[in-house]
Amino acid sequence: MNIGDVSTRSGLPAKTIRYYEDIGLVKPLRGKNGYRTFREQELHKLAFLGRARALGFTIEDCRRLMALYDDDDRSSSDVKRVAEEHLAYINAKIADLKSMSNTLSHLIEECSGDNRPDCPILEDLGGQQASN
Amino acid sequence: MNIGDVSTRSGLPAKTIRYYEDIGLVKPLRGKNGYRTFREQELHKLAFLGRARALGFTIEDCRRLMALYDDDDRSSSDVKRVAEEHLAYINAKIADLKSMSNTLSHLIEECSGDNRPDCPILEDLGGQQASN
DNA sequence: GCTTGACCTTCCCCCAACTGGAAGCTTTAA
DNA sequence: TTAAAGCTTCCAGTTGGGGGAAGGTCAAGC
Repeated sequence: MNIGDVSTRSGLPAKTIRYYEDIGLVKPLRGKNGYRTFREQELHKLAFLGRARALGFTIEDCRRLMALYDDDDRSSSDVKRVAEEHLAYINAKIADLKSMSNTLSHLIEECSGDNRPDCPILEDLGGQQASN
Repeated sequence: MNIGDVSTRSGLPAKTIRYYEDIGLVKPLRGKNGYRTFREQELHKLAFLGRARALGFTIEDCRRLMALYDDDDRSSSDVKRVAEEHLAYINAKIADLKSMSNTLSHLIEECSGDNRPDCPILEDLGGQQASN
């Protein structure tokens, strides 16, 4: 398989696949024309990577997870720990974003959105006390 | 005011303040020793930037918001639009993260987390059908 | 006056995880 | 034969700064 086929079948852009090779996540063979040659094995790894990335795992997490995947003597607790740490990170991020969303929603609600200059959004950003 | 004072008073790292000058968000004067000299005006702008960034606005959004802030003839509708677009972006991101969080939570729940290798998390990432 | 330490300057590289594009092969289809 | 499509490497850019080096400046203490 050339990179184009693997790209189609894995759903990952060719650029990304080359990048993953660069950083040592996959190691395709090379044909005598210099083209990368992928086996099912690499396709499978790339699909794994695609799914892990879609769950938001960092590249370094992916590296760890793949190492565990390849290790028949792994403990599921090691996998679980990686996942739990990532979940905590995601949940923290959700909390941050929700806080922003709440603040923004309130400000937007109060803004008349007409052609006058008065705007509680800018007042808030400008640090002025609300004039009530 | 030198950059250190402004940093303390605005809560922004000196590095960040220099960066904001680099990209044209603030334009402090210069003393004859080459030091940046900030007036209350710049401090105020930096505080504005800090608050806008804390709400997740991109630098380019901040640039637009500051321009509107400085424009006495603005329409609050312009401000509102920027804020609404940003809110939509944030809410989309929250939805993405929640989806990840849900998937991860389920997988983690099913993982025994012991010293055996069997792990539904890896099975899922590996793309295998769950053996139910 | 001198030294020391804090503060300031510019400059350049680094981060994540790619993406875009240029220049130049190879392969394939017409 | 030739044109298009596909592949290669390499370099630069993205966001929003952070780290740190090399060097100038300032204020305090002696």
